[in-house]
Amino acid sequence: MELTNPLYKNMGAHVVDTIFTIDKGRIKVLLIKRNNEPYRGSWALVSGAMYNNELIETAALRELKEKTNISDIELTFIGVDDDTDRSPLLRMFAFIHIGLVDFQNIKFLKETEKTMDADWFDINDIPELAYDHNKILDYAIEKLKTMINSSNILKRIYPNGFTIPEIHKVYESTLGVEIDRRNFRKKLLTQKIILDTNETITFEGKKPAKKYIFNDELPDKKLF
Amino acid sequence: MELTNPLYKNMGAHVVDTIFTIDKGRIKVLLIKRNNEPYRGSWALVSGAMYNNELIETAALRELKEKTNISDIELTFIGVDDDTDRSPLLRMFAFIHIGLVDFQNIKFLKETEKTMDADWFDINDIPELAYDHNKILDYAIEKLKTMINSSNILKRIYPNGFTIPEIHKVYESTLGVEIDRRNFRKKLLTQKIILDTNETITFEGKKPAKKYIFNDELPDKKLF
DNA sequence: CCAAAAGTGTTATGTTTACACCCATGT
DNA sequence: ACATGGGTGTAAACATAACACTTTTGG
Repeated sequence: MELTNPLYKNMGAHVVDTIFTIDKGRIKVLLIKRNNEPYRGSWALVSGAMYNNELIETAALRELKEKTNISDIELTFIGVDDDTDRSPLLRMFAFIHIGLVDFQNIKFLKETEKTMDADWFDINDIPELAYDHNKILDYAIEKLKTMINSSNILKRIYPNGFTIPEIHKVYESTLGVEIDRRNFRKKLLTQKIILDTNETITFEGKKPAKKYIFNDELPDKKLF
Repeated sequence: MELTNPLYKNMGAHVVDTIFTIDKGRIKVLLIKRNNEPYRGSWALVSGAMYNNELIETAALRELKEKTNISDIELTFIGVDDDTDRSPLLRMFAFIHIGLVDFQNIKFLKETEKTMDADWFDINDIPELAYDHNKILDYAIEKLKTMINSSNILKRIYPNGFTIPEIHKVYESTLGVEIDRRNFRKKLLTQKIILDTNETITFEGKKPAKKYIFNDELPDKKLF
């Protein structure tokens, strides 16, 4: 038995990784500068062509390692871009992923075989990107916002704890609404979503703020 | 420019449609019986190979039309099956979809060019299916349950209204927990998630039950 | 001692839970 | 008249929303 219809063949796939971090309450994404054609010299999301004998997740992790040398992080598949004209060479799907990391605890290479630079960009200040990556990034940002609000994805980013004003700012900026400081604190504490540590750290004010950690025992639920 | 690495090519994709309905509070899925090799004579989900020049959603709707003659329904993409050995001919992704329809308002063909039968099956009584469709169906059932609880996907299935005991049964069976009848009713009514009509209909009891409809004005939210 | 952000408490309102009795119908 | 499921009310516990003052630090 064989495939005779050429319409059934001639497809390929990219994996695209949107790697985010949060710095002082602001969301940033990791971009790399390409040193190969096409789009040589353009900023782009971490991405590349998938092999036909590997799993999507494997490819997403492999490309991340090749383009940034980051490994051992969790990636979440968030959707497919199936525009038929993404690539002039072949029908290419894009399998899109989200990663969220603590920028202080992660090292990445500024240059690799395929990249000539890499850096964090505030999501409100994104340059023109290669391919359809601006569109993909917009999609991923929306997904990230939903995930922050309805699952404890933030756990991935604060292995060493956080202050309440810090995540308060994250929630307000991702949800685009004001949340009363006092009620925010009360909700997270009375529902035991976060747990007190005995440390303090200075966030934005002069007065040091208490450090908290997420309660790993609790299931994900929508917060606001 | 051309693709030289053969690992980047030789991929294809199936679309797989899991079409559900709810009959007297029980969830059922639409299966077709294949009349072509491979798996001739086996029950299977509605599915088929995607063309390399169409969108995923287009392919999902086209296959549904070809295999059942159903059209004009809403399909929701819920995920990708990327096992490398799904097909012996080619690396084939499966783009999985969910549809939810009112079985009383939908007509489908028992036989088409590629099918020799079609019927609703209770999800607790599923035969062995072609390909990896049992696994895909299990995945889709879990997604459906989540969607029933956290979005108003049920709207798609009750264009003519429903009774509270009827959807109460759906929620209890999809969530796998008991929900107090009185509190269930109160919640849906006070939050105006459902609206009274002036009709009544007999569900399971002897006493006719009031008919309600979903409130289209309200945004989706997690109910329980 | 002042500015800037962190921390705390109370009251009113809405939501959820637990629970028991009556009602309309078919047999 | 009775069995079966449908419909209703109330009180306690809990969660949310609105709101103002005190505390700790750096400059």
